[in-house]
Amino acid sequence: MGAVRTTREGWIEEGLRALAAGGPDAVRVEALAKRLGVTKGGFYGYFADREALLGAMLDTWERESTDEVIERVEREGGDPRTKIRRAGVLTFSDDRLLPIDLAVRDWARRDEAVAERLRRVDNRRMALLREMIGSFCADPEEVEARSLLAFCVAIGEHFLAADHGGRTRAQVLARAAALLLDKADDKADDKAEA
Amino acid sequence: MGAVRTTREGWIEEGLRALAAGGPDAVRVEALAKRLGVTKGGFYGYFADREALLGAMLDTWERESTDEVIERVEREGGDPRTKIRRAGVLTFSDDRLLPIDLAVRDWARRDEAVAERLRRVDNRRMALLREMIGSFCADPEEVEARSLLAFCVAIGEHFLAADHGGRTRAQVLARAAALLLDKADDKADDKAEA
DNA sequence: CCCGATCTATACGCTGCCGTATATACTGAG
DNA sequence: CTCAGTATATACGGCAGCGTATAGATCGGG
Repeated sequence: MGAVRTTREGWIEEGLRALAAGGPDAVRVEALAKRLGVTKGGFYGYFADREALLGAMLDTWERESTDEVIERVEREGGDPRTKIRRAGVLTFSDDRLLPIDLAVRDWARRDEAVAERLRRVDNRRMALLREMIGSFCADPEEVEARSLLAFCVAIGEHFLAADHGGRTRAQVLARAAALLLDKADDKADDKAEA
Repeated sequence: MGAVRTTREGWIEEGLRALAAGGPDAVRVEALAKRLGVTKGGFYGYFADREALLGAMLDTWERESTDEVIERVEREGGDPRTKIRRAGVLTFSDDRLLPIDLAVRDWARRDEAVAERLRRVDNRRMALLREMIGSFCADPEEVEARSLLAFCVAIGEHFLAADHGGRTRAQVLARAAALLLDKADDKADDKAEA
């Protein structure tokens, strides 16, 4: 077996960088080759065509953003709120995964196969959120609503360009997180405390 | 002045359709011409180049999604919550504007000039949200947090693929809207009522 | 030291798209 | 009807990208 100059993983990695930077249309075989310092000669030994690379990229992304993240969160433990925040940090503050994630979301709006993969990923993340929020909020309807809100703000934040007066985005986000992750103070709780 | 077979607005309109369906990379002069039933012959009489069309498309989008929406909301009146919901409906349930909006948001992540336009649009929308939510919530920090949450869910909802058990997305969204738009029940209110 | 396997460089044909140039219809005014 | 103006069709050169073919480089094993 000969030495490896540009591995299959190398192409996938560079492809994911291109995807993060410019969307699926920016994943061009010849452009990736140039960035890798080779020509496209070897590409078709690893992949049948460009489409196959896109599929392999999605495989990598799907694995990294579910199994690996969830495993780490469960392994390191902590109280529910800490776990939520850690899962959020691992997924949505990772310089590597975040831009890929955002690109995949836009891509999924136009490609049903991508949407199917995204659904698998998002369902696992929602399950995590439900579990965490359910540990301090009794009403299942409200758990679902808060989970959706938390997920939407984690994603939507990056698609919003608005300013916040004197405040920073981080400050407003902290307050929003408090609204969603503090102990529920709805009517049921009020009655229970009365 | 001769008759008009394919107007400048026609090109812009078809361009916006392509943008909504496939992002900025899908806005191709020759493809638009084919969909319009003409060749690209006349295009360069209206626009200097493809870039000029993209700019004109953004002009149209910016005007339609700020002035026109805000004008209608203010003109038709109603109580604050009604106004928020109507602004949301006009912007985010419009089959025409919504997909363009989402495409522009992704585009803005990669193009600073687009991001600048989006910032103008989003700031006007956030101002509307602040005003509405501020009418029933006293704490300015919480107003900002709720406004951001409301905006994020309106956008992020469309970038999420998760399911919700037996519930529909609409049901969960209704509950989330209730959380954000019902009278604030924070500690200050509790003390006031005690 | 040579062989075969593997990865790579180069060259090719093809397609899609941009922007320009030029010729041809169509239109309304005189 | 004729003419000028305008919108369009057609043709062109150029570039970028895909996928293939072929030849050359590089490495481990015999």
